[in-house]
Amino acid sequence: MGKVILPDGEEKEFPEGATVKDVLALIPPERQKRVLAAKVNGVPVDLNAPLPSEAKVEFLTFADSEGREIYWHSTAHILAQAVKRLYPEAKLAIGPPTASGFYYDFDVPNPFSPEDLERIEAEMRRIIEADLPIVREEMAREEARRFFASRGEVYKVELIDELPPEVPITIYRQGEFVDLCRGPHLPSTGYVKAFKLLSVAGAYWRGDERNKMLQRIYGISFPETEELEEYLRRLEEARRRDHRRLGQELDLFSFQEEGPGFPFFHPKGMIVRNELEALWRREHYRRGYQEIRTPILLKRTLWERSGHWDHYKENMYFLEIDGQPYAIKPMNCPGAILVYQQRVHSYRELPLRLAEMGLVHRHELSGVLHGLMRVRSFTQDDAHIFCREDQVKEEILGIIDLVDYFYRQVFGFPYHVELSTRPEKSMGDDHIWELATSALKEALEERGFAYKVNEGEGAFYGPKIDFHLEDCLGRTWQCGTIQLDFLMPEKFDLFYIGEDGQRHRPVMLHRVIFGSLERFMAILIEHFAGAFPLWLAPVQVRILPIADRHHAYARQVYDLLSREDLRVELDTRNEKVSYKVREAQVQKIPYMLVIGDKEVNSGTVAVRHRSRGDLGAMTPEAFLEKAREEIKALALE
RNA sequence: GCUGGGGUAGCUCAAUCGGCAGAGCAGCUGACUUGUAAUCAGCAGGUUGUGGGUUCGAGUCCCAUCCCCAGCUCCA
Repeated sequence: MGKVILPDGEEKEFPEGATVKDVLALIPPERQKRVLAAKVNGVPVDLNAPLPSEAKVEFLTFADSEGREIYWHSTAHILAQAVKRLYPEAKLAIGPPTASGFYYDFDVPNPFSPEDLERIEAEMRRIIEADLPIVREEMAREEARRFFASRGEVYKVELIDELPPEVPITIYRQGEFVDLCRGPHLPSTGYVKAFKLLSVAGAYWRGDERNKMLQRIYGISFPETEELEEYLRRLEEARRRDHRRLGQELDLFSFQEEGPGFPFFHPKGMIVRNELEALWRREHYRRGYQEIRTPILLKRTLWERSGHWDHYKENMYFLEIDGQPYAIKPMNCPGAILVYQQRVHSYRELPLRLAEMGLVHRHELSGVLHGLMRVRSFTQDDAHIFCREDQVKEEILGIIDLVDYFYRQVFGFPYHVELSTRPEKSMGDDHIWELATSALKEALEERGFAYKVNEGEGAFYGPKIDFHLEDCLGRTWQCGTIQLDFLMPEKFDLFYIGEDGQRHRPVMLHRVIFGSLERFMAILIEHFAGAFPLWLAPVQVRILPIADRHHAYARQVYDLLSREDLRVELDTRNEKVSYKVREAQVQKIPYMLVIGDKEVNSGTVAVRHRSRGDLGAMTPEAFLEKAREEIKALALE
């Protein structure tokens, strides 16, 4: 006999040998169908798992992230089974679920082609149709070792050897297929309803480039066909919004063979960029920042002193000038430090907030470059705050506030926070790192943020808080960071004069809000699908006269609006209105002003908005007022 | 950097087995004077990424190299 607490809190007795399935039988049949696995006393298990003498049972469905992982994990096993059937010589590596789907890595003599994927999908369909039960077994370590060794599964043997001795070895069987796996899994292969293999790519065994390159197949699966279709629609939507494509179509920026990873900004891209910068400056001045600009090229000795030479040189560009070694800056901090050192500072001046739109260059591996998201030269909206130790927390809170202003208030992005701690390759002693890390934690906790900790992912000079924002497709992007640094002030022997007339060491905060202007623009382009809000739009208004006789009046309207600093274009081409409207729509221009006989006679303009459609006629002055308000409010639509 | 795929007109793409490099859009010229997502006609546009090689003949086959795409590793 054993006691079971059901999901609704009710308690029930079960006989010896009962399994989770027996508990499942108690809930309504239509809900039973959706249950994929369960959690017993908080641990995910198969539905076939036996119940312990005292068990709190919860059921997992596809709606739970743990349920989804199990679903995808089992689909990965089906993929592996299909591959083994079609390519018996394939060796299995690992096949886990991911945040959105699953993959399985195989060691095969020849890479998979798209046609291979279709064959594999067909075989997977057969496996699902057969509805093979998925069965868990424990195996003695030596037996498991021999078992996988006899099948030539060298990667599985390697995995077994590395499992800690106290962990029981479990395998999962479905039909002829056996995989080393901790589980849990779906009860049978028939649970998988809709799936698709998405892509194939190389991946190193254990992610280490010294190891053999394996073939990784990515896929996705869902309990309902409609969900799969919806997912594929979202992928299509993401392609449609790709900033690289929109950047070309809207003539915002380009990349040239002559400078891989170095973006060229076109006139329209510069307008977006300059508007962003203008808002950024306004808000920084309001919050007590001062702006500086430091050189791109500085002597190597500076970078040796700052520690970049030791910790960052693989990412830096070097050159020689007049026989002296120089480096192109990969970060702005040493420049800001030189500005700080230019004179003696009093405690009364602190906190000193020095902001810099700093153009940095970093040598990134050629394979990681990706439009404006990942480039080799970019502009950080940087700032370095020099303050006393007792001011640190308030400064951190101020930065968090500023981030919130831009992300949530201006753009309406949801965001979350992560804390990164000391990496292996770093400077300074543990005590300092401990101090800095706990200061960041305290500020986050005071602000009431839930945060995730990334062990060992901080900068080499200090721990950091990262801000990740989420776009309208649910993808997240790391943008802002706050880094707390006790080390650079030490290295450069920075000081201020305290109330006591003595020298004291300031603390330094490094922070960015947008992160890189380039990446932030890419995110905005994709988020708005190129249809920027009025205040950011490269062209805000296009005037569309219908026939030649309307040009003179159209010109007057154009002069009025452009005199008042609206970004306006006049389309006097000899084309039909529908043609001009279409082109303005394609260019995602917020407002179109159509001018024909009616408007000329009544002294009005017919206003069309790119998404709200025909807004009717109004005087040019009324339109101007309306546009101004929309711009001033930083309206999003 | 590594693995795989790709590079043809400004853009999107075609070119059969190695046999005359082609279309739509954009551009230019002309006609039409137009009412809310593409008017018609004509013209022009190319060292097929670059450099070698094989061949009577290369966009097509081979080698090298550059760039792009997907992924791995790394990061703002």
